[in-house]
Amino acid sequence: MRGPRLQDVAERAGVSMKTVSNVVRDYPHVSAAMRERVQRAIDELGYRPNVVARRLATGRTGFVAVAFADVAIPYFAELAHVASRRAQDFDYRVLLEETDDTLEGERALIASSEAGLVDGMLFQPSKMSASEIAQHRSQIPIVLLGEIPAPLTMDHVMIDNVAAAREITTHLLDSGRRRIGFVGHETTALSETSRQRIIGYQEALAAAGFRADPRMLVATASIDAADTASAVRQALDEGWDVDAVVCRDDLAAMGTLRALHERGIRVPEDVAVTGWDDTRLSAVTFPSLTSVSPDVDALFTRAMELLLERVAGYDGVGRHEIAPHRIAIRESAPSVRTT
Amino acid sequence: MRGPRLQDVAERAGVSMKTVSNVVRDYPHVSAAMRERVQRAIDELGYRPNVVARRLATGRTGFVAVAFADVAIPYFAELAHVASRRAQDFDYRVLLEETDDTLEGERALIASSEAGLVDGMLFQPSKMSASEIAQHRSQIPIVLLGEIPAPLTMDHVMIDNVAAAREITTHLLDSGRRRIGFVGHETTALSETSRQRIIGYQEALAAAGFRADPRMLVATASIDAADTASAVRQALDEGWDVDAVVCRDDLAAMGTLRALHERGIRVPEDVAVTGWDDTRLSAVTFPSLTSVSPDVDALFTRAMELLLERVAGYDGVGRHEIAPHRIAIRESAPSVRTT
DNA sequence: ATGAAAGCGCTAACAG
DNA sequence: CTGTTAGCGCTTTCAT
Repeated sequence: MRGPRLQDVAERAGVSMKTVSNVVRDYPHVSAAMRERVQRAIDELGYRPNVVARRLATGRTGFVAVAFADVAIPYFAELAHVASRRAQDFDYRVLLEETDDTLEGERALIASSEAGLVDGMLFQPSKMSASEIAQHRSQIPIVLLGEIPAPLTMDHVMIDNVAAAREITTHLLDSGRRRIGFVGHETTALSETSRQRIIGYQEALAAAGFRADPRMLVATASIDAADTASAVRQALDEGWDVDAVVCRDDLAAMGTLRALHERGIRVPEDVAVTGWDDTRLSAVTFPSLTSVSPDVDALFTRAMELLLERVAGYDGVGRHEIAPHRIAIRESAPSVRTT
Repeated sequence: MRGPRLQDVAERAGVSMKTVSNVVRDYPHVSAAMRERVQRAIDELGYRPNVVARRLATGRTGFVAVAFADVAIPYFAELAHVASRRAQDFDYRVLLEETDDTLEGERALIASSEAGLVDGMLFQPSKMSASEIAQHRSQIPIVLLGEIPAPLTMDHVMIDNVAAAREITTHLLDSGRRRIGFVGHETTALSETSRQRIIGYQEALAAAGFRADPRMLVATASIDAADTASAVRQALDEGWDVDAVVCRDDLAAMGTLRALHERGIRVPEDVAVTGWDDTRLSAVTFPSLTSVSPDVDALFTRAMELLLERVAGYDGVGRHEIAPHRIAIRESAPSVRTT
């Protein structure tokens, strides 16, 4: 059952364990002949280094945790995908952790009673407050992701949500839209994500000389396409009158598209719609979605760099960095208005 | 930097390591007083058991790998989500592995040069042949998932694709559809998944006294909504005339919906459309998708049971099991045809 | 450049 | 019910 060990290889090759270990880890100072001989023994035995033993000896796990609410949410699925791929560039592997989007889930994650499983963690919280996160001095370094008001003491990477919201709203204004609504924030307890996006939306309107009207905002019971569809349906019934909608995320945009379709409102002719996250979905809806496109690759890579600096011992003040984003323009909100 | 060890706790509590270990692992035969005393020492020191050391000592990793093409594909994202949650019931954690849907990716996975990382693997291959998989005697037990023609020697869990395809096609026939097409299989090298679904589709037609016409099938360049949309667009231009479409999966169904919308063909009035996988998406498309709904929970749970039996030493012939499915009926293909 | 031996932190016989 | 001790398989000084 159990595979061959380093010892077995050493005996077979007639050398010490140390030498075999050197070969396995590509230690430079090994003679070619020696290397060849050891390699043959390795192949013959089908030897595979035991990672667990290596970890115990080195104290380095080679794993980072990537934690967020739910991997079945498209944005997180794509983040997970990017993380799995990119982590390899750092010789790391990813351990996914879901918090189920609950406070308890997030607390359990931070408090998790097992040590030594990962060297560090990338964590996108949605419920815990900055101060609670900061206070919990975890065993391992953590880099925060997303639109939280991150504690000053911790590293944090996000895209500039206010700027992005301003840009996408300006895009709508530039294409001639005037009655621009916002859809998808929480009915109660506005999340920081929604807050920042609404601020940018309002700033763009103000810059163009318009005043944001609270009645142009449609909140949703949950961050979910179906709930968004019913909220928009109801708003329309109550006379909500818009010629463009900035949605909090792609899922909200899908729900909005649906509600508009049902009422026979044409997109983009009658109403333009924008999403957020530029998930793969946004290319296949009908019409396809103009969406804020975060550079997830850059975001993850930078977060990983910060994290590994902490793993390596950096213990200074928190770094707060901005990852790039762009506006992906598609059919639901083209640059030039068509009628 | 390094946290307290079992030894430290033992000294502080004035007992042996064994006793502390017993308390930590909830070993039943420990006096309440002892337990209390040890627990206090644990709390005071903030002791966390080192999982890596435990693994090395026990030889059990507590991890299973769940491997498939790409977690950003909705079905796999949902499988990953279910796996993360359900694995806890077995005291296991999940390590996600992506193969990028390539033969090399799948081979690398099976051959992965590190041992001891996981106790077993759940693997949904899409490129490797059954015989190649069977020949590669891996270090760890593997249970196969999905529509592959699994080798007799290996465990395998899937839903009955032929039956499901038959049912959903029959559903369309029952609602009065007569010219039923199939969309989304590969243009070359038909996958086993497509093959089984097409067989069921044809069986249902035959049972109703219709002959399947190869011209009713529309292949797509890749398993992707955008490619499906263009394939369907082209088919329509070439006179493809259907009143219902069975799609290979939800993504193909989204692409089909899109192409039909563009041509002004109403769904479901003119053409009914069905998906496959019942991903969260299917509830939010417009119209929402009637779709084959695999019981992913049951599928995963059964696969996990089989895997753990192998981990525990079972070494018999392969078990081939069927997980339940149902047809989730939504707007795109209602039970009664409306005009 | 290679060998010998001492851990890494925990578990599990085996005693007591 | 609790203590002692020998591993688990690898890395890593420290010699040589």
